[in-house]
Amino acid sequence: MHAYRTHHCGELRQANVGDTVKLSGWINRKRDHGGVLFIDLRDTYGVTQCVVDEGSPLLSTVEAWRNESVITIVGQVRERPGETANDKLPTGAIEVYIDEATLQSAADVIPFQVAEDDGTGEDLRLRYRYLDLRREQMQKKIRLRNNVTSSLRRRMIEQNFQEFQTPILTASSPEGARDYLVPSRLHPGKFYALPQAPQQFKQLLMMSGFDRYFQIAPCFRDEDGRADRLAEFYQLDVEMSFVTQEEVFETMEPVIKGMFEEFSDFTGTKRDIQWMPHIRYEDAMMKYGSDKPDLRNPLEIVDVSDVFARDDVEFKAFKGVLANGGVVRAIRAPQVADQPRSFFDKLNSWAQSQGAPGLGYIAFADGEGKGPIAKFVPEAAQAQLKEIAGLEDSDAIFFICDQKAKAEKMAGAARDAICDALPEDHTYAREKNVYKFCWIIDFPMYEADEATGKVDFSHNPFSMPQGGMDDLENKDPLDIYAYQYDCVCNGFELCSGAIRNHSPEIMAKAFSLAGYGQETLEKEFGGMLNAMRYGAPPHGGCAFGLDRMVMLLADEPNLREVYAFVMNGQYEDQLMSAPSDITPEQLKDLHIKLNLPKEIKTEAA
RNA sequence: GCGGGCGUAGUUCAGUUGGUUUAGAACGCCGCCCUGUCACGGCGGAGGUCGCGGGUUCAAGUCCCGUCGCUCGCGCCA
Repeated sequence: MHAYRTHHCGELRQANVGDTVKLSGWINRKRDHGGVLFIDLRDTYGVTQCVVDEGSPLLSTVEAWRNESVITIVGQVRERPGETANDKLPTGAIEVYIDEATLQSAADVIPFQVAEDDGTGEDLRLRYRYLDLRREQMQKKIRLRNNVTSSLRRRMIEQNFQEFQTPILTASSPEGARDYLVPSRLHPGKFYALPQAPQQFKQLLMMSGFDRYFQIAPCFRDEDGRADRLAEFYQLDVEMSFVTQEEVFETMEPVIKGMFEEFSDFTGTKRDIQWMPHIRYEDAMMKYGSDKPDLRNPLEIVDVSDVFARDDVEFKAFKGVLANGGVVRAIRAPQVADQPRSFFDKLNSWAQSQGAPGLGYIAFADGEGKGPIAKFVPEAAQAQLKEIAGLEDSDAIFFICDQKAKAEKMAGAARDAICDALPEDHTYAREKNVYKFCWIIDFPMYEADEATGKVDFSHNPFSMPQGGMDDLENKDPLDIYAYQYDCVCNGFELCSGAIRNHSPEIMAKAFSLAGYGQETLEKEFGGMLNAMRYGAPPHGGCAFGLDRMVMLLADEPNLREVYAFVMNGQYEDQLMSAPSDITPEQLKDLHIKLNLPKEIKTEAA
């Protein structure tokens, strides 16, 4: 007989009755009835009820073993007597009568319960992640992650993509975030950068002629975290040669859609997958106030600047902003006139919490406009509002007035706030049980800094400008679009990508428009620039955030829920104690002296 | 860097307007009892710097100020 087990804990069935088996696992729960003792023995495959029967000499020993201890038992499989079968358990028809029991590893008193989800705080769960991971829900989510990864890998390989590994100790890549830096011992004063993405390597692989690249790639960015943003994360990184933007979409849609369809019932509720038409960046900002709109939210934003510019409209608060080049955006909230006053008041205080003066509105009922602003907007102007926003009786319309960029952003936030304020069963409430994907296309190549007016790249500087050299030479930089695109699902940016710039001349011109000279370009990206001079194929690709996709499938609001080991919100790992002080010897080796802020003292300092 | 929320037993929480004695409950832990449970049940017990520091008050878990920790968001970041 095997040293530890003949079966796993989710395996035994009626057909095994009479067999003598050996099981190993963790004590999930014990039920001690004095004479008879039940042990639920757990491993990753399931739970089997094991019985220490009356009169057994093992009773006094086994009943002292704590939950979460690891034990091995030998015993006979028996059908459960009478009414005691348990339909809820796959192994519920049988139980194992223990003849021998070995304590492999005793568990101390555990800091929180494994067998039940007791709502333990995240910091404690992360500190004892190995215990947290024993819980059924975590085991399921990590398995989902495994399955998603292998599904994506399989789907990519089936499409003739080759999988690569690229360096982790490397140089800065073109993404705009701060790099994680690693000091070089052999080269005093010099540093490696951890990759923010394998951007340059995958492009170099295209120039090397590999044609179709993918990697489940670790990426590192030293910027503050969010629920959907971590210092290190994984991307399904993809690059293809001789393709157009549409071909990238056509290649990736079946991969992502197929994978989502495969796992969309993970939560127990099957979810629909819908791929919506492309949306131009400008349209997304206008209609949804976001470049990652949640299309489950049916509300849309319209521009009503013209209405408030009318001479017969006397709302001074908006007039002043309009005179300074601002805009008025509005959101139609259908069928809300019967909502209590608190519906509008809550949205108003929400807007104030966002730093806005308030959230003005007009509600239409019985053919009449009502609300604090209505008296400033005469009937003719109200009629124009109705036409622009498609207002019907019993609808309300909310207003946001500010400079364009701020108004867009605020309107986008208000669009979600209004939708969330609607009752759950409202016709226009956020849709449920659906993943709505779309590509956001035609991002601007450049943007102007709000404060300084300086023109800079708005996204990846390696993207190909849509008009090529011609546009770069003849257009206002702010009017140039890039072959740059994002894939968005339910309000999350899942993927960003581009058709790349494969021409060193266009690259130089593109950088010069953003104020970067040839020297900077050669210094920062000389390796890749040189590679372009030896025959570079037109190419493009994208990268899907693996963790965010798993998070969506698991219906978790937080990325940390879909990693086995992960840092907290402050990017500390309390389990492994990272980051940590290092010894003076280590610093000396690296030729580094610390120059710390006054109030912080570390052991090495 | 900034803002919101939270911080009471090992865990999750309750604690009213500042005032009932020893700050409670559930789960967990320890002891005793229990032959069929599967969230077993019963009896008893231990366990608290109410995050920390200061202040107001006859009296502070409760009010005020500061500070620390966690978390969500803004900035930042695709």
